[in-house]
Amino acid sequence: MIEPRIKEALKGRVMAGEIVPEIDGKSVNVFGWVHEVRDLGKLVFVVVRDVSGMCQVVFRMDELDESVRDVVRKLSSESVIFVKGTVVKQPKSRLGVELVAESVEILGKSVPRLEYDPTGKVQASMDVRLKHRILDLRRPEVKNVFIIGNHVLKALRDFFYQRGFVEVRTPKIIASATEGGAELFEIKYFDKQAFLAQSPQLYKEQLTTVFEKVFEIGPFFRAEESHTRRHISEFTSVDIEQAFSDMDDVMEVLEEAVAHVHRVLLDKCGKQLKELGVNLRVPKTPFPRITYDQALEILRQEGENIKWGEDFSTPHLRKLGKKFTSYYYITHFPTEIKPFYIQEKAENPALSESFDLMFQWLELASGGTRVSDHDVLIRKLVQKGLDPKMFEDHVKVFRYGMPVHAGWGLGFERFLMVLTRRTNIRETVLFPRDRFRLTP
RNA sequence: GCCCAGGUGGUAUAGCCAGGUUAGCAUCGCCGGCUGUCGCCCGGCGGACCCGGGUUCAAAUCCCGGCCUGGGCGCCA
Repeated sequence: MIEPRIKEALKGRVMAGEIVPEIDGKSVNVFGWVHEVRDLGKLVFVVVRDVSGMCQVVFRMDELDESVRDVVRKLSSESVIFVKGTVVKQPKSRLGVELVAESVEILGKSVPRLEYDPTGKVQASMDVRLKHRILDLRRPEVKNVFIIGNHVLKALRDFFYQRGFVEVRTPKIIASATEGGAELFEIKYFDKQAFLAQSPQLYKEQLTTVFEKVFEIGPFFRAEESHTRRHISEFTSVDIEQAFSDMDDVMEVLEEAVAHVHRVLLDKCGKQLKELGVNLRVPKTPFPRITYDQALEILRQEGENIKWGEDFSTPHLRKLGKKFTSYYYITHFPTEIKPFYIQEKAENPALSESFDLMFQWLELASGGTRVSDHDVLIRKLVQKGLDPKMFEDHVKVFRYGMPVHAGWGLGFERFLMVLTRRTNIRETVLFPRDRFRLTP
């Protein structure tokens, strides 16, 4: 429990970010972490940081008791302190205001010489930052990414609820690794073998026959050997699936969701965006759409030698990203390079009713109209070299009345990278898991 | 999985190519000084060559292997 004395003081707590010139003369209690100490001898400046921001505390050593002076001399970076003092308008201070301290207590001592300096005076490598992630996260710039991410999640949920989607949670532990595509993590499930889910794809399709419109925001796992700035082993997928819909319907949902998030961020996260140096603009909808064939043509004019039917390589996408500098769709990929559950175009089965949402060269989302006919699904499984028997739990749902449906999956962290202009996906995950990183 | 680059005090780096220096600088920690700092400043002190093998009179430096890290590709979100 908290000491009654401290509990009482917490009632009068004023957040660091609320220490402004307008409350000049007010007596306040501030609780937070020592961000920085500048000791001038008889004058000691301490920058205190809490979740709201930072404020400067000044200790006039001559005017304080010896007992208080002792505590001030012992302050170490990142210790948790409780400062009692008076707010004073102070033009000499950069913030225009400071807290003249009357007393200070150390509530949680930090060790001297931290493994990593949260003030950022000395650059740290990504590896060091992630090894001491909690200290790294205390940096305002780093923290802001997650404050923004938090608002993105809420904005997406609000958007989906408003449009009548039901939020679902599908299993993350699955029995078979047969969906194809990504490598899965194998786990021990009592005496059985199991896998960590790579996506909610099959479950969300099934659930459209119950809720019609579903969405899920959850963690998924890929055991890929990827070693790039845009891959992690555990990521968050924003997935939707809706009945009585085709790709055009869900592309509209996606671009409106993206635009909505921009509007919410401009409204709620102006401070964070500014501190990150991000100048966000709401993208115009509908987003530009180019077909696979058109993208191919553009790349060929650039001198790329790509055969029809090939997927675009990363260098190809980088080239394309120079022409399309914001969000855009690439649609109607060859059926051959899309999963079994994607619907073929009726008039040309070599093409599929599929799309990717791109931001410049980065693939953010992928979706399409799904196969809804039982026999077509079986045929496509076989064509992909998969055994329909392994999919019986899924396939049988297609015998119970399956409407035409469509959906997409959006990589949340990649989206957050775009929104916060981070160039490494690890910047957008609190505790990232990649090929070589399992801790902290 | 393949390819490239890199591991020097707690952190970030110089030195390495052309082998021999008390291994330099900054930050950090400790001590001292400073009443207006805000990347405070000034003085002092402390702390490092990833591991193993080889070449050599001599290896942080050259060679081989390992481990670790960053990035690119493939694949994907």
